[in-house]
Amino acid sequence: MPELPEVETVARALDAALRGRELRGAELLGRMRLPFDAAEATRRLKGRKILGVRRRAKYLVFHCEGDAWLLAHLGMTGTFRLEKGSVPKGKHDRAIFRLKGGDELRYADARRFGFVGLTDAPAAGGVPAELDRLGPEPLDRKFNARAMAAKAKGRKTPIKVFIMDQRTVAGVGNIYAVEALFGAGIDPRRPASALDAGEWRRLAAQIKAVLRGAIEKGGSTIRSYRTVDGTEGGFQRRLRVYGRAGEACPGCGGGIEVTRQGGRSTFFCPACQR
DNA sequence: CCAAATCCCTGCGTGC
DNA sequence: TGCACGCAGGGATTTG
Repeated sequence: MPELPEVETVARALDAALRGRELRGAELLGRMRLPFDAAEATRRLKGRKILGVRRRAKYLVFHCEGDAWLLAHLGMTGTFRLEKGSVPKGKHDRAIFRLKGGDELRYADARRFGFVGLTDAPAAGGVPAELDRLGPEPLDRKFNARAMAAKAKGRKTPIKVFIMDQRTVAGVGNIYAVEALFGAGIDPRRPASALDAGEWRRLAAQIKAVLRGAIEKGGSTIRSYRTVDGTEGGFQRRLRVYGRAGEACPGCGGGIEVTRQGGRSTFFCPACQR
């Protein structure tokens, strides 16, 4: 379940491995969430070098010569691998980008919640215009307690659902929303508009801290997430409540509970989170 | 505008 | 060992 830290880890690895590499063509092996015109991609990318790979929210943005841009989302189970063309293709490989020299960038995704494809050249921000509706990057200065509190005015939505809304803050998914709320001592079921200034400050600080910590450990591998070289993340061992229903709360020793919000599992400690 | 529900998809864990 | 079932959930879309 790639969220911001996992996508950031992948983006850094892809940037290091692909920067300066020349593209030869693209190939579609299987359907994805969005249609992908491999022939058109080949026309746009052939002979062009990859200038850089960046992350915005949970999206990967590939900047290529000729003002060509690729956008990818890992969905739930998407992975990128860089392999020799001679390595047999995987069962779930959906798209391949051939590189000069014989290597291939391969996108695999068992559950098909993700996609890769051409996108429009960006506006001023350096990311495609279609990502404009996303909220601020949580590790940017533009993201802070005051801005979040202002957006929450009049919102009855539970605070956990609110911070998972990509318009509130970009890149926070289920795992890190749960962890940040635990760190901040806030009950995930409370209406967003009910938080006071101190709670907003704690929550903003926890979102930043949890994401930074997870990036440092290469993200969390719960099930399928892998970075580009196939290795697992390390932050799953540091998760304090996510996936730990019935276990002892690391704060008070009480039982961690699980409920459902917006169709997703929420783990929390009813004693520590008020 | 807001809020909640629904859909997409398939590997995996569980229970019998 | 096999099978049915439910769960995992990001984001687009639909419904109210």
